[in-house]
Amino acid sequence: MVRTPVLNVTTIRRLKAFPWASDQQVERLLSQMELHHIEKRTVLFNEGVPSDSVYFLISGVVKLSLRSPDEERVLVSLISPGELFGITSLMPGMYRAFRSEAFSDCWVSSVRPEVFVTTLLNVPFTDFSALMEGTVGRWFALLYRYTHFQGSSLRQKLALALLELAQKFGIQDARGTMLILQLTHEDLADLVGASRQKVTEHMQELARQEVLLRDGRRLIVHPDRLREVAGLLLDEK
Amino acid sequence: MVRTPVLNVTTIRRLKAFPWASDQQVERLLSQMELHHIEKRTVLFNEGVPSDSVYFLISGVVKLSLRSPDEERVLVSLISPGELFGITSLMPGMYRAFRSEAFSDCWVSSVRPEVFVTTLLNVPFTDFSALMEGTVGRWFALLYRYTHFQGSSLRQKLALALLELAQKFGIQDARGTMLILQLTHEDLADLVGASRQKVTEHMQELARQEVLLRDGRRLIVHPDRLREVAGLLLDEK
DNA sequence: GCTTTATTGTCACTTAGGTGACAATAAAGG
DNA sequence: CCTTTATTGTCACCTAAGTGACAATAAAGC
Repeated sequence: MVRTPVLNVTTIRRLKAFPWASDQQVERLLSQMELHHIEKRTVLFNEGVPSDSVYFLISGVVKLSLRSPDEERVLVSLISPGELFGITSLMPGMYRAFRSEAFSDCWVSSVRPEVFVTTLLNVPFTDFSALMEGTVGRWFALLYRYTHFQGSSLRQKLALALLELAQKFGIQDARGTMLILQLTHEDLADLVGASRQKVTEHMQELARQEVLLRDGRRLIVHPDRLREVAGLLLDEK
Repeated sequence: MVRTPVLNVTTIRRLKAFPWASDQQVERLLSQMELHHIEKRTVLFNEGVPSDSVYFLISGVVKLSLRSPDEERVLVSLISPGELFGITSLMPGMYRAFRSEAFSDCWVSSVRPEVFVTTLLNVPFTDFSALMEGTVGRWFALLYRYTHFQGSSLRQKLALALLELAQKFGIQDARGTMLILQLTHEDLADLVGASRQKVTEHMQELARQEVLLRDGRRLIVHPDRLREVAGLLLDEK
């Protein structure tokens, strides 16, 4: 038999969560949170599903992970009691980036992001959410790239990096997406953490396979083929 | 001679920045922003300095980078016009995590984070800032680890990962910081993106050098020595 | 306490990518 | 246009880490 933990202001304070919030705010939040017990190895949510709740870990350890191109799992992070997670739900229209599962038996509580924000900050959720996207969204895109680098070959890392660049600096062109940026192989090497020479070799290989082509020192890429090379599912990003 | 760009609501809209904000809000924000022209290769801020401004890129490209253990520079990201950067300043007491420099000649505008938040969200900065820390702060810690993984040896990655675990799951012990977590070498391997066998080898090496020790299946680590192994400056983190 | 299963330890072998060195181009500056 | 400097291309060689295979322990289940 599992004993249900008491979830009150004292518990929250002990876990050092939301230290800035008043007792009243915390109480209001708690009254709208659901409590769940999850057994070791249970999946709370999978990557790719819509983000509709913020989670708060009361006890146990939660694991965030990701599927790498070669079907291995990348362990992104281990969450400790008192931490919030699943916060992609604080940004509009986001999908979960990682799978979360119980690393040990856990007590978790969940709340709708709107309730979370309006209770603790007294501001409309859509405003907050839009601001988050405009500011922290970039960090998130970076984290996405870096976590996907794990367990990828240089070829895949290059594809991933070029894909991000195409989103930021690409303009449509008859031949594909042109990067309005003068990048040397050295820059690309610094971006993916590889040597200049190997980047040269792989870029030629990618050009030979018509994943990209060079127009002087400008690059024209095919996002679809890059996605394929990067080993992403077609619906990702 | 450089022509000063016009920075008005139309410019902001064209750059698709702050789409949710009203014209009035944008105007109020613009009136408090400073405009700077920075030449290619000029450093805007260095990693480690206090974070006291939010930046907005109007034209050109800005590069975010990091010093890797072997003195190489890791290119973390390239910023395109319309993007905000330097947003560590939205969290309390943070230092710059990356160096930012002009990758090409740029026009940049800057604003104090308090002004930015209160103008666009109409909420006290300290409240917003505390909420950011409690939510997105974790993402930032992850990004920190992953960017530092670039150009690091397995040994250094392990040290970095253990350091993060010690912060989250460590309790003080006569012999060092004990991790209250049952981690297998396989888990660690998934965390740093390496093979189980090599993790075993390196963990033994680290134990031999008294950077850590094992008590059954519990780890006791020395954060100071880990920091040294990870190749971090003593004042970092 | 004993059996089963999970974890750790060790090693030989393979491989992706790093490194240095230099030639071939291409861009930039005068 | 011609010189200088930056970038790209190519190679042979080296090294860190991946891989498979198995023994040695340690933990868990009964």
